[in-house]
Amino acid sequence: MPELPEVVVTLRGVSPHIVGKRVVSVAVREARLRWPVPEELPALLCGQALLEGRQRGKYLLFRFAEGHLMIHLGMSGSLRIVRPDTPVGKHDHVDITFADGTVLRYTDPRRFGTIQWLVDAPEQHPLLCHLGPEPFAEAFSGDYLYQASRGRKVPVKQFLMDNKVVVGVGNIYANESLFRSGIRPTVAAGKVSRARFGVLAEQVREVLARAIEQGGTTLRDFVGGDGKPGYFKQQLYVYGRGGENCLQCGALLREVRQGQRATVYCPGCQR
DNA sequence: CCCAAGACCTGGCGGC
DNA sequence: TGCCGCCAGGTCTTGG
Repeated sequence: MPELPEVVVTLRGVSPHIVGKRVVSVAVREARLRWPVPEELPALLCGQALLEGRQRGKYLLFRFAEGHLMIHLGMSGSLRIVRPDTPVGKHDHVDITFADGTVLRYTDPRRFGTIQWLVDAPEQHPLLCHLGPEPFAEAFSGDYLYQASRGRKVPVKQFLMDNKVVVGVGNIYANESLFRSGIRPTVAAGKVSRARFGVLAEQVREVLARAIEQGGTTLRDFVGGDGKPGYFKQQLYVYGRGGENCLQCGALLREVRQGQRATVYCPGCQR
């Protein structure tokens, strides 16, 4: 899925086409996502104007007068703007049509994503209330990571991917930011020094920012809100490169599994 | 509380 | 060409 950069790119891509517009119809062709799409969604949305779009971690939040539409893209989801006459594909599960004919289309082959309607403040929702800081917020710093990690035995990579620690860092960007920081992914989070966490916090922001600039990372099916793929893949140092040579030192990149996810690192550059 | 593993899905790929 | 197992951007749930 989309990690933070892909979510941000999606939000930026779709927002200009839908903010300020009124919903006239909602088509739910497949409600079986991670949790069922509410049956009342069409009735809830129709007639309301979309007031604002924002993002919290990997969740997209669209504010309406009466509540928020919350969308998560799971592993394979995408959201984009299509013309009203665009043919419907097998995995195009939901369409939200606005008064001027603009269609916001949700596509998700694996159906790990979710679409929910929130009546109360999003921050209080069970899925959002325990989330850690946004990586670009001031609260996310080396000192914060250092404090949060004391006594923790989990490998630092899994620590970094924990949404209670910081949101938005998934498998691609965890691998990449650890490489850029020279930190071995397998070391216990509690053993990483304050100084190294300082570097890591900086590199997390750096790698996410660069990826956003490039329109995200497209591995197979990600497309931004305008239907275009992202180009950050060309700048990946380690993700998907196990067994190949390190672009920095030439050593063979090592691939291991951590928490059922592929981890790739350079045994020379990351210690 | 902390941590590891299982669960949820479809589709693409490599190997035989 | 066909079938089989493995892998994939996430994260909630369960069990120790």
